[in-house]
Amino acid sequence: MRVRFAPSPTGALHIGGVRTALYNYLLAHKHGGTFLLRVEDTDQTRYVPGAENYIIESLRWLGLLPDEGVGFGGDLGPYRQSDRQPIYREYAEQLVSLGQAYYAFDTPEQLDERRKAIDNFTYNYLTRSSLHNSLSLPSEEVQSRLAAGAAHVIRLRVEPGRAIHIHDLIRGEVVFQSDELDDKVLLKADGMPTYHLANIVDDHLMGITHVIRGEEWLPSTAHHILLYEGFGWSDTMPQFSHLPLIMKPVGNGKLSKRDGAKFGIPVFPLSWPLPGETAPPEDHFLGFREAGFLPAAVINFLALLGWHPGGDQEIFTLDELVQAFSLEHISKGGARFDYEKAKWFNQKYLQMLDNSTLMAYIRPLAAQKGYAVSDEYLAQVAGLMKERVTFLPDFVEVGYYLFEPVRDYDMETISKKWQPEWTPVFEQMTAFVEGYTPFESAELETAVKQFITDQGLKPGNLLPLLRVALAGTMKGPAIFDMAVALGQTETVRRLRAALAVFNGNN
RNA sequence: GGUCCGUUCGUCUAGGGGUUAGGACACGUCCCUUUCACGGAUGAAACACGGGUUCGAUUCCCGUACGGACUACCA
Repeated sequence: MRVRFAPSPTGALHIGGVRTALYNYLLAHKHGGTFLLRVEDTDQTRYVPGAENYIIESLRWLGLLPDEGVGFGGDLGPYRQSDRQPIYREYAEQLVSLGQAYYAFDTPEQLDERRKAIDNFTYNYLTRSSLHNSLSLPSEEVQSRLAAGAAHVIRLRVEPGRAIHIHDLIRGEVVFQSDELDDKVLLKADGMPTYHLANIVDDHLMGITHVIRGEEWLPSTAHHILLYEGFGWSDTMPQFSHLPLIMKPVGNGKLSKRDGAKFGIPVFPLSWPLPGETAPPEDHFLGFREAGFLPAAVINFLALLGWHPGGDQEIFTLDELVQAFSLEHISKGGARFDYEKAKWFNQKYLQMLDNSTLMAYIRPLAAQKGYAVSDEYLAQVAGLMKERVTFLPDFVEVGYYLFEPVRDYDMETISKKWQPEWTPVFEQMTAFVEGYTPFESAELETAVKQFITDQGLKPGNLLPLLRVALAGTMKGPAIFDMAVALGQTETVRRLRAALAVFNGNN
């Protein structure tokens, strides 16, 4: 089994493309096959520098490493279509000599005029005799035009009266009538192939056995089958599987790159452009990575968006996905992009990681904030915060008070809970904390509660204040866990600083 | 418009001729917790519609509606 992911480097790799790559990867690994990356950069007008690198970086981040392809070696390269240009011309000419294709001299402008003049104009068996091509023109004229270097394309010759059957592994049998098909351009005037030609030639030459691609390709698959037939490659034609599309979170239509900005959510694996590269301001997009997602969470989320193994299991490692994967369980209908679910997966994965692994993820984020703390401390913070964060940056943003003094005190809680006459007790408690050993969470908690009770107050009177003193907010880890993490000195310092705030004289 | 594809809770989906139509996200309530979360329990919530076929259809067939893709010398 050999499968390929064949993106076009026209910008950031869309999350739908990532899912296509994932399904190809899963299928290949499930069957011990080969997963290859081919870059389809045959449209010079849409080529975007940096896009190819972005695709490779995205696959690396997600851990979906190709076995062959651009940037990954392999014996059947080159794997970048612009590097294969001469091959396509050769095959296109071969099709012409076989009578399966023909030269056409009509300019884009002439065709536009036709389209304007005739509703639903199609370049096909009905109209080609009235156009300029090697089927309608005398052969001497065709020869002289070609000899003179006249601009031309090569078109597939689709003859009427045939039913073309596609055996799609996801959708079953789909039938197209050849009468409905147009004579697709195979080789463009600039000498580059269109998707249709390049795709079929390369899939054949690279020994592709299974084509897994988006549903948008289903309508042109009939042409592709005609091409395999035309070349005489029917017996090695790959099996087709057309994936359902990923739809907008709300509203109609498929998910688009602009939806990211519109809904304030990432729809790309990595932010675009990559660091060190530039793009126009309107082409800056947030990535899952930069939003603080773990790659494993993104993979898990994407895998289940349009596929389901059948049971109640929701959390899958990549290996488990490989084991469970099968094309038959792919849904047929489009799946709405559910960002809430994506967040849930991330939160789940964050919780599952052990503190030291998490620490490694948080380290650069802490460094960015200028927090110079030990690995041990960072791991401790990870443990304290991991059950109350959704994104990686939350550790240092939501939990900033574990790295620096409290910036904002929850004044509402203070005014509701604080009684100025408790000042002496609070001071005594602070002194008690300052002198208490060992400074360990459970013991400290018991002791402080007892101390408060001994002073004639209820623990519930002061505990919320204690929390606000340490974190500024009513949300967060257990009070005494925080105190221990912060350390005795810092805890005491915060208690004193907070008391001033409580009494309004800070 | 034409061609093709699709349609189970708000969302992702399981299921499949006879089920109390299952799970997850989100949402409500309760428990745990002198915080927030996590966790646990629980609730509300779906087979688009109309015809067939059948003893019986959400499941099979046809149609309608709705949604989607394609309809470029883009992929």
